[in-house]
Amino acid sequence: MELREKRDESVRRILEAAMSVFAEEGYSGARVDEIAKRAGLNKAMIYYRIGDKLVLYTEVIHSLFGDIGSAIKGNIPADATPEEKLKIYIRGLALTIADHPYLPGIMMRELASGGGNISELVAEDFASILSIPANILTEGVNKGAFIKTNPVILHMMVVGFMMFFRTTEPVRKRYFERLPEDVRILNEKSISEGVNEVERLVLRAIKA
Amino acid sequence: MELREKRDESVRRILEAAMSVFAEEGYSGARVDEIAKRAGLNKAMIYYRIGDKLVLYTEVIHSLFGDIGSAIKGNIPADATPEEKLKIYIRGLALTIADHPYLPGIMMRELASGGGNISELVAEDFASILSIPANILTEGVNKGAFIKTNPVILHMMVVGFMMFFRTTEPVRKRYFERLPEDVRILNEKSISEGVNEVERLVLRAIKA
DNA sequence: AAATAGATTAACTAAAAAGTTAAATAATCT
DNA sequence: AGATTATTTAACTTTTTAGTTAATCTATTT
Repeated sequence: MELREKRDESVRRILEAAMSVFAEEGYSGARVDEIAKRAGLNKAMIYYRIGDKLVLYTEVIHSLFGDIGSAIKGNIPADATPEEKLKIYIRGLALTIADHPYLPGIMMRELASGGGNISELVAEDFASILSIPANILTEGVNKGAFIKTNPVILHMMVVGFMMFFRTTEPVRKRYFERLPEDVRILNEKSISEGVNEVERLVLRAIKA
Repeated sequence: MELREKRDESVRRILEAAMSVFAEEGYSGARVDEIAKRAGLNKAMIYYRIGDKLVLYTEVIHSLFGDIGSAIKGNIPADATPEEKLKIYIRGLALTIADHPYLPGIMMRELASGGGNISELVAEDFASILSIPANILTEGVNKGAFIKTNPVILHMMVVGFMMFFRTTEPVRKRYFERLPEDVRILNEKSISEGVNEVERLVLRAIKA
């Protein structure tokens, strides 16, 4: 194999392994040896190519949040109605979370620890994501389609649901039998059906 | 001081210190020495009175989730309308979270790691909490007040908002200037104003 | 007040995990 | 093909942290 290919391949594998381990165990819980093992490489490679554990973690966080904001924004056509835009935004969030299985775990842990590792850059991504529902709601209010609503609350309700739905899955599965009827039914459904319902509820909530 | 008092006081201080450290750092990130330091006691006291790190953690988790379910349930008068009941339920959740500042951090981390430390007992508490909105919604549908809605989705949207609102606070504060106008306004407001809005949105969403 | 039992600690050990180094292997260049 | 440069590893050191122990201090009992 070519040298550059080898190097890039190694870096890719380290970052991927690191992401999975950090998502499962958190920063302190993650073992550098375990990351190396999953990457199929010697531990020294991590220090040689990336740096120490903290640098590696920062790298992983950055690569995870870096491209999310733009991805969601891109999907919304300018000429759509506010309702359509809001639907696309909700769907975009759901798709992003589906595409990045490690996102909820890492994000929830990051927030739990006060977001100390969230860089300037990532903060900008967050602000950029928040501006999407903010703009849609403003447009909707101006066109008389929506009532005045705080976009952050809406955003947090939607994202909150998605994160909780995903991360409670193991617990819901484990204690299946004792769950109320409604929960059991939802348990069998996919997240996309849940998202449909969220979409419906949100639109009912804010329609003028 | 009396011997029994001394013992109880030590245990109390250990548990309190442990909760704060576990909330801030997570299980693996928490240092037993740090817990002892915050408790103002020697580390050996922890092993003498409680047990090893995992026993201590389990104890903390249990004491945290143990009495929450019943606390919320207790507040809802049987003769209230479904709308009133739903409001009380949302308020009850908000109050609980306000009363237990370490709850969001610990819960989010627990979920992020697959809830491996959530005991049978705590799972029962969760199921019991979920049954509250489930019953209210059913009653509301039967009385023609609400449309048919999945209670888990509703619950997760509400709880999701509250947890995110609390845990994103440091990040929101830190990057204050770059936030969109709406977010900045909300930032200055208290959580209770956020809860009001959530209440309003939820009721609009499900009203028949 | 002397003896006893329980609370508390300082100092220790053992284990685990992060991080380093020098040597080996593989690709690239002349 | 041989010299050179980059990748990769096995084996090591250092640091951190959980957990223990034996001694000390303090309240209680006789």
